Amino acid sequence: MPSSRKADKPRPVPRITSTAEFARHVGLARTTVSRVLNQQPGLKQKTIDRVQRAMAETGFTPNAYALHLKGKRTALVGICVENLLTPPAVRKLAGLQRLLRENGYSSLIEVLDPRSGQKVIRHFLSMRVEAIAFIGHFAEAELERWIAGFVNQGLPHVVIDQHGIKEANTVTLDRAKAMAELLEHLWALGHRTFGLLGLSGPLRSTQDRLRGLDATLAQHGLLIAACTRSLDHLYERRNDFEFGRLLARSFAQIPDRPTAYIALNDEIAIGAMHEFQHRGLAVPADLSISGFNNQDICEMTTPGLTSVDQQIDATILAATEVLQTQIKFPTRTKTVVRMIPPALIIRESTGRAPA
Amino acid sequence: MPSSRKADKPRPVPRITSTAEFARHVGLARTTVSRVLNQQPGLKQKTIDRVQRAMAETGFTPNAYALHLKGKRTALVGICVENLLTPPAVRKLAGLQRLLRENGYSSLIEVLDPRSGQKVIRHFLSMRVEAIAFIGHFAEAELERWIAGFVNQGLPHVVIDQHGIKEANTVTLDRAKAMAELLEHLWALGHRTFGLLGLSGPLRSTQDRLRGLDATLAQHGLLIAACTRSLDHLYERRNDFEFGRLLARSFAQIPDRPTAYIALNDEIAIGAMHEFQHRGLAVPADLSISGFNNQDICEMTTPGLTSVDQQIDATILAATEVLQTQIKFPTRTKTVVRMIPPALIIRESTGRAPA
DNA sequence: CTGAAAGCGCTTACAG
DNA sequence: CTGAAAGCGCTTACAG
Repeated sequence: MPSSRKADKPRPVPRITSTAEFARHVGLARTTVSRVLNQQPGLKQKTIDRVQRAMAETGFTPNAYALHLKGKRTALVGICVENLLTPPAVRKLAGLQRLLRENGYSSLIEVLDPRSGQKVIRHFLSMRVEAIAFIGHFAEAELERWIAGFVNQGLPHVVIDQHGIKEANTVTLDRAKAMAELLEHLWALGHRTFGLLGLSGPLRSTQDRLRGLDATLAQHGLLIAACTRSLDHLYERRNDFEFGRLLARSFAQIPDRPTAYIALNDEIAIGAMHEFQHRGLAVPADLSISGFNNQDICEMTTPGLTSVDQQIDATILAATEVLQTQIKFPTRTKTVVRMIPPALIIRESTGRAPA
Repeated sequence: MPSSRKADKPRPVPRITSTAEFARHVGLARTTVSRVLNQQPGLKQKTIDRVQRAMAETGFTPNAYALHLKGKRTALVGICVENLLTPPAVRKLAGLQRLLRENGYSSLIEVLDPRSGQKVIRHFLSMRVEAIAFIGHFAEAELERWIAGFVNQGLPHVVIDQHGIKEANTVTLDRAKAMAELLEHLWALGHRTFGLLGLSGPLRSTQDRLRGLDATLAQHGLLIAACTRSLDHLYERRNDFEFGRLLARSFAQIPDRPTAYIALNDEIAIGAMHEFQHRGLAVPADLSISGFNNQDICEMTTPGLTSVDQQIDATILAATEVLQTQIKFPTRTKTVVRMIPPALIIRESTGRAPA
């Protein structure tokens, strides 16, 4: 019943769900409709217009499930992200999705909490994603099991951020190098004792950073155990502003206080800086502080916070390349690990060590 | 060839892609496998175990496309998000996805840039999503066109945050009320002149807030044009810290400076606060400042920033309810608009007006 | 438990 | 351009 439609009299339009119905509606053969949809040659412009107008009118969209059953590729990539509360992870997610779309892929994004992991992976597999990416930190044993499965099945994958997963194609910030650069910077400013804020715990990324510190200090003939100090064990572990405050309060009270502080992230660094300042200590005149992640807030503090930039653009570009190489050369099985060099962003929170 | 597998000799396992192959591999009938997969009664435990072990071994997952072709519901919800750079939007996204998963839905998440909009919607439709949610602000005309299509087709939808879209089921913060509460708070502190920071522009959300200010001022017998002041026009429009700084610099220089400042968001408020302080003005002794969104950073400044909390949990809960009602009662066509009451979080950045 | 058959919504030759 | 047919990977009766 092709009658003119009125905008605000909501007449429930019968929903068209198949090319068969749609072809009947337009008055064409199913084959012809299919040819228009797939932009095949040998069709009159008039026919093409007729079909496209009808599609716009009815809102008909071909069923993706039937399409893919017929062998059309899904052009889907599954992205598992640990959580959406840490800004750097979200920026990686956003960038990766944009880059994938520019390459013709849609993304299936799932936040992976510990209970839902297996379910999400099964969903991705049943949707026949062409690749899977992980952003963040996941339970190591479980992740290794999944990766082994992907390798077995020849399913392209990439692990972003979590270094050290067996067989996994990995893109990760060179955290050891980041710490080396930061330490050289502080060293050149005359600092010889270092407070560590939140830099503890079992995460591989933290251990990588401590290893970087250790190696660099060793080059200067110092023992990490001797010249660094951590008070993390005194408080319930958190990664936020408040945790930084607590640590700074304790550091402010001990006699041989370190002159430079290296924090797990920007939040802890800023919390510590506020607390130190609140107690009358000047930054950087009395002590230096550095963060990690180079978030926007680093520019919003007084003084601005020296921090390590994760080079997120380079990271997701590398991740996309790693995926595409696997898609292009499905038989190449060598595991790829790409380290992204960090960038130390020096601001005013780090300065000469007090005399 | 069911031989024992060695962990690290990567023998390329032939990938099983259909129940037919899989049934052959296990040595059972296709029908039997299908029954195990669908947990139908009347199967020996031994058979069930055999199938499940083989699934774990081979990594076989039934093809979702064939499943849904057979009429199984997709249990998919499409989520369009404006961008992933504003923390409140990300928190809504994360919360909504979690809530949907708890209700048995998977999410298709897409960041909608202006060029890709139509493509994303088509993708959602072709994937036969059971509902579509929008988070953020989109081009009004385009969004209204999409919504009209959904209404026409009886596809459940919800628009989160963007108020005023015709026919759209909407969940949105009561921004007028937020401004009313904030103004009453400042009024009680003795403020009678107000600087607006970034509160301008065509966005409906901004206009809603200005309307709220207008109405409340009118109740006190004041004219909004007379007692508020905006300098937004002097600078290129941004929504960040730096923009706040610029505005504060100008406000600091004018003679009859307002005593209270109402910012578009927390970032602008904090930027302004820093600049005022940098110029020797004390907050809140010399002037009061308030933000919007109540982000974590509001606690990280000195003094802490008074801000409006968007009540994100309540928002996404309402959004989920709105979707579920539509799914449950597909014939009910009345448009639903739910306003979420905000919560004013008072901190130290607002205080008595100077005498 | 098995096996053969129909059908979901598509595409793709093939004969007209 | 049309129309009939095969087949993608499933589920679901149905007869054994």
